Amino acid sequence: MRLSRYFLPVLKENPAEAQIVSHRLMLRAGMIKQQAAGIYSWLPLGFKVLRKIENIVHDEQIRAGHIPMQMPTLQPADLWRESGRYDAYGPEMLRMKDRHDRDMLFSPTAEEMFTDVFRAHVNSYKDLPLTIYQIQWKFRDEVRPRFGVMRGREFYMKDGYNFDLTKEDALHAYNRHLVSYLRTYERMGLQAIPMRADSGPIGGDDTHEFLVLAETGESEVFYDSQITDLTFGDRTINYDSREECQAVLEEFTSRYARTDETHDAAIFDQIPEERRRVARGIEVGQIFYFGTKYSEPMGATVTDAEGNKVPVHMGSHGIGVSRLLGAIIEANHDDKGIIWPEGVTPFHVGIVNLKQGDEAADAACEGLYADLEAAGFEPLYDDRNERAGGKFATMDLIGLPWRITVGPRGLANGVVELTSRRSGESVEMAPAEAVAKIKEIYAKHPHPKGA
RNA sequence: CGGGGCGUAGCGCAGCCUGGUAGCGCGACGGUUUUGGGUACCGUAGGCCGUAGGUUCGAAUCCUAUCGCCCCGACCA
Repeated sequence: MRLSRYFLPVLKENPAEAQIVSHRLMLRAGMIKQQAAGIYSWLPLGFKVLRKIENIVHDEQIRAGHIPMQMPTLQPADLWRESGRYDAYGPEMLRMKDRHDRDMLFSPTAEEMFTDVFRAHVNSYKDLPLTIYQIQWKFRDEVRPRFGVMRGREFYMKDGYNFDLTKEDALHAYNRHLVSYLRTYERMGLQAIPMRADSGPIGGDDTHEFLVLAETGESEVFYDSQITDLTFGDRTINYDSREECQAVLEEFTSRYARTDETHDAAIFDQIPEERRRVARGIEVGQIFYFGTKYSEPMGATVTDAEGNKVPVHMGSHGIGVSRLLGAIIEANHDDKGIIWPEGVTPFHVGIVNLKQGDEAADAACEGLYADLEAAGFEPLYDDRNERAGGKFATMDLIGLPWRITVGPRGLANGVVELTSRRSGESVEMAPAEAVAKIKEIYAKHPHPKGA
């Protein structure tokens, strides 16, 4: 993309409405525009990152054997009356009537609808196990939306549902999700710690929340510092193996890590004092096992091998996709702007032409641009007729992790500059070498395919 | 939902107390000058002062109502 032809309305000053850093930076970097409390338009740059994150989620879900599909955002109230949640949900659910005076609602979550699809089409234990999921907009009419996309009323969320014959199968699904979530967050450059959590209104016996440590987090968290030493890394795992998934669950839940909802001071105090941590975290996902809570009242049953109709065991699992943008920025920024992890960056590399109109500089930039695109990358070429300082400031603000700086002085010596946004270090090299270096860097951070 | 604050140009703000017909910075646009970390200067455009009603000769300013937004707390992907 050439910046002169892109739509990137960056702001020099901080909008008054934004208090926390991720919200400020998203507005300044021209990623979002607020339309109402907790409701945002996604401008091109924000939309691009949202898509990257969404596609990583898809990649990892599909890798784990889960099947993508999509439910409507507007749903009839009847299904919700059947589950008993139409009355239970309260004013957080946005309700409306259609022209025939039928009660409708904007889906705040989709247990009912997935269960309905399941019962309509699945009848035999032979069709199990089954995990289906969607990434779809949800609406919860929060009392107090805040922090930009971190607590919007409208938000983009992956929600998945597993249907299994037995509790053991459902718990394997639970573990499989835990593993896939660990992979998902790490690919985005985040460390998200699974913490024992409270089940809340969704209900269920087993649940973990995934939290990203950040000062601006809304939850207070308590953990053993050893937990943050764990990484999933690039290990391979067989998602069908109960033992392997169970082992990962045990490894990543072997140290104390809880939110304030489930915190137990007596257990916490048994941890050696130097390892006890009290911090704040951003909740970016949650997994539940809830047995037959929905399948029984809604008649989601299968016929088992003995010919009996039995309710299926279910679980649900969520990842806050739009919230993740905020969480990633909270965890990756400095005073100049965003620093995108390679896995989610909207463009792989920025090209800064220090002297637009200079024959050699223009030609070198065009060459780099073409070579990078040919290699399968998306470069962002700042070809505007702006001063160097302005171009640098824009690049720093929007946070591309790598920048190639091209100017007449360097070109006189046959070199351009490759700069890391994170470290600020610059290395001079020939243009072809810079392209090779970018290839090398992104070999470790494949960009997602999506569903 | 309780408590606090704010709505004036695209963005950030001043003016309001002590009514007299709206201003600054950034940005945008046009020039000149610059060009390796937001250059300097000149000029231009842009506002029914959130909305409605009231008081007044006169309202951004005072009064009433209403809508919207932000922050703190209680609740939540």
